[in-house]
Amino acid sequence: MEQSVAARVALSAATYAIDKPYTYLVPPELRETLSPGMRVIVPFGAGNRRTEGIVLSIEESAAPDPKCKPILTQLDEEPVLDGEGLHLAIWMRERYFCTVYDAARAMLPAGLYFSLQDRYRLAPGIDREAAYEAAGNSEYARTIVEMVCASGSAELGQIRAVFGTRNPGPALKQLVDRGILVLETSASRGVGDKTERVAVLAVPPEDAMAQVTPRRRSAPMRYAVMELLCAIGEASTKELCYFTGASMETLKSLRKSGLIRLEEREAFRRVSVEPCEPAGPVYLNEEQEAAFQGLDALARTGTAAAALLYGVTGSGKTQIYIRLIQESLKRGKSALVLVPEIALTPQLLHHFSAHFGDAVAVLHSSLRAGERYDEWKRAKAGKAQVVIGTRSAVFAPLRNLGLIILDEEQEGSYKSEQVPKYHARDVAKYRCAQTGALLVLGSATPSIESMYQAKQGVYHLFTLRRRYNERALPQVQIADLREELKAGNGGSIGHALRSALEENLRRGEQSILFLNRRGASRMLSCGECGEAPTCPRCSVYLTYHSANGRLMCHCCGHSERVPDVCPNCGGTFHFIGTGTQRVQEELEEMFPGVEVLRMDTDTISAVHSHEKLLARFEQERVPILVGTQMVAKGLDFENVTLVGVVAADLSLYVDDYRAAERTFSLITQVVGRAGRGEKTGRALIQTYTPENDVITFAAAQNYDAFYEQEIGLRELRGCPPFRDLFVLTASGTTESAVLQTCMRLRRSLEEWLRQPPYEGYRSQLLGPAPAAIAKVNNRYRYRLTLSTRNDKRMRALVAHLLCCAQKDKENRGVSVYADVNPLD
DNA sequence: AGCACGCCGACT
DNA sequence: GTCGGCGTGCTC
Repeated sequence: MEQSVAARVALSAATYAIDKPYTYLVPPELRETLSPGMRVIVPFGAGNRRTEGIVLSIEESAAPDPKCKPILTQLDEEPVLDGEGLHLAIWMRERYFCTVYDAARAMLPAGLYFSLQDRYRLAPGIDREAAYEAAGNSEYARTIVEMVCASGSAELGQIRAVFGTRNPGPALKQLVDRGILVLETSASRGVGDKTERVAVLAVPPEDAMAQVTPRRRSAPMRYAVMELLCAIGEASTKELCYFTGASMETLKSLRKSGLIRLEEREAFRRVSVEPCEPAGPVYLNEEQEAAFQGLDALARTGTAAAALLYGVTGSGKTQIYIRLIQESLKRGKSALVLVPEIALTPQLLHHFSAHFGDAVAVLHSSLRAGERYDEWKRAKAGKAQVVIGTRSAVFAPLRNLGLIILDEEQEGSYKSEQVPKYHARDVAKYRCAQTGALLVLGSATPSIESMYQAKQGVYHLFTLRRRYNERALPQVQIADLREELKAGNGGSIGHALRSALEENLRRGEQSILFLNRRGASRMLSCGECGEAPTCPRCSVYLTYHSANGRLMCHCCGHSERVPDVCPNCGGTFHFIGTGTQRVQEELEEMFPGVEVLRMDTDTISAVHSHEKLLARFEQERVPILVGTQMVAKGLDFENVTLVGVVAADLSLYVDDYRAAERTFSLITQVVGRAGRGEKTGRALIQTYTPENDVITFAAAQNYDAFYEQEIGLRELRGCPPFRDLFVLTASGTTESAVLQTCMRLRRSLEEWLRQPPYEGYRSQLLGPAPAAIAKVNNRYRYRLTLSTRNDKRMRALVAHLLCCAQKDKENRGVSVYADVNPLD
């Protein structure tokens, strides 16, 4: 009796409700090569449609299930995820209500993604005649057979295109079942492995030199190549030719003589980090040294630990990171550094490459897919032991992980807004727990959650209170915008800010104005009736994009021409909005002839343009820079002595429990920016609510007071860290159906919450309420918010309800998903 | 989510 | 016969 081998596979075609390991037979020809963590193509469902999957485990099974289907193709030569990675994917499913495959996909670089093509051709032994005969009277079958015969094979996409709205599925299935056609599924990958030719010595160096030296005069190139190659062992053919002046012919003749071998090697497309001098040793002040010693002691234990490094702006957290990584590398362990937005931290990148050179791999979203893939491979191959990157870099395939650092851990960009909706901080914590690595959360304004954990003793707390170089904090002034309104000034620049700007202009010093508002862009409004163009598919106003001169929707990407006149009343449109553009215009009017630079998502499209913009600001000493969020980040300019917050309240009154935290953090960071050079700086905060504690605490850079107040509110409101918010969202094209689904969901949730074990949970259920943007892409969205303890049992309940809702035929046409502590 | 299957009515 | 439409049920 022959033993059969079966594999448990997570499938990409499985939805959340039916996601589980599916068992497939491993065909004999794959038994030697297939192992867990490799991707495969398998047939799925009654139609046996081809789908991608990832092998979770392989086992011998004595009695195979008769309905067990075989794996069709092995897609990877070696595992793309190791055991740790597979466990992480399974953990993510439980934690973030996504499928295992969704999680696995998020962990891999896009360069590794496959796309599948289904192609039909005539089965062996079937000719044209036989095929037509088999098609018989069926018009569908005839059409398909014609297509296949015309060019030998037909791609499913082509067939679908020809069929238009009609469905070729049943006819195709029948032709395949009757043995007329065969289906071949191929996988193609966007980014291939880039290879390069490498020349390797084929004989001992002495023998090689002995052969070429006698003919040194007549064949100088052969000699030169061998001389170089003997010195360095191996080199790419390109480099060899470049340095010796030899041609490929020379190398081929050397190969013919048996002196060298030419091999294809993978070439890594290195991300260009501007070359820099290797950095000298890092010097720490007492406070830094104490924090470093404490953290390193934790790292040395090799048991998982988490620490919060709370250091005011300019206290030198980066030097501590570098020392920790150095020590980690000495112990043979790798390190992972996460930053909120890599483009805004060029200095940090520089520091790292200066200290670690080629050991650093950089992973972030603005890399081209190929570059990202290469950096990923360098990490996986152990060629890079330090990875620095944004959110998704938390999955970097580093082995022997000793340290994960999350810089600016309070940043919202660590939370993914797409499926899987993971938080990099949680994933980092999990990876550290699994590998015994140390997690370091660094921040000048820690998230309330992290500080709470630190105060509870869950995280070790290290505090840096001294600014590096002992620079004084800027003078901070709060300006009341209500006074401006009373005085009839409806503009965004009050008189205090105006005179501060004037003074700076006079002194030839630079100023930065900060607008704490997301997507602050221009809108159109009709001068007659006030009508503003809205998106036809979403419930938002369209915004004007200067880059293409069109109105665009930020939700769905819809774009349209700017209408000549108001379609409603025939009036003329004009631009409105308190965006950066408006502020820029106001400033230009206020200070004629003074250049004002603007930096926001509208001006930044090309990959490196913010760097260029900032470089211009610094080098050409442009007097004023206006920008959003991004000007608040790690910028360090000598000549900037004034920082203005245009309207501090803008980010405060938002329906989100993090609004206060975010506002505090932004203002604190911005204020910390002023006067980082020799000159003392000042900061001016304009606000409509000067008495608001968040603003006064931020102005005073008083985190502790802010924390004490905010933690009380969080407890009162049942927000993190005391409870988590599970947000269940239903969406669909029929508003009433979406609302009905939400109500049913609410009723069944209430039912469960009345019974043990859930009746013991302190929880609160809100909704259904329309989502912040009620309609996106013609889909209405309603949501329920459950504030409760986030433990395994509660997640199991949410998962159960999601599955039921997705299977319930009453919810037809409505999709339901869950997110924990979503951003909006 | 797909997709088949089964059933009905319509078209020819 | 052949096809569209629609409800139902399953996916190794």
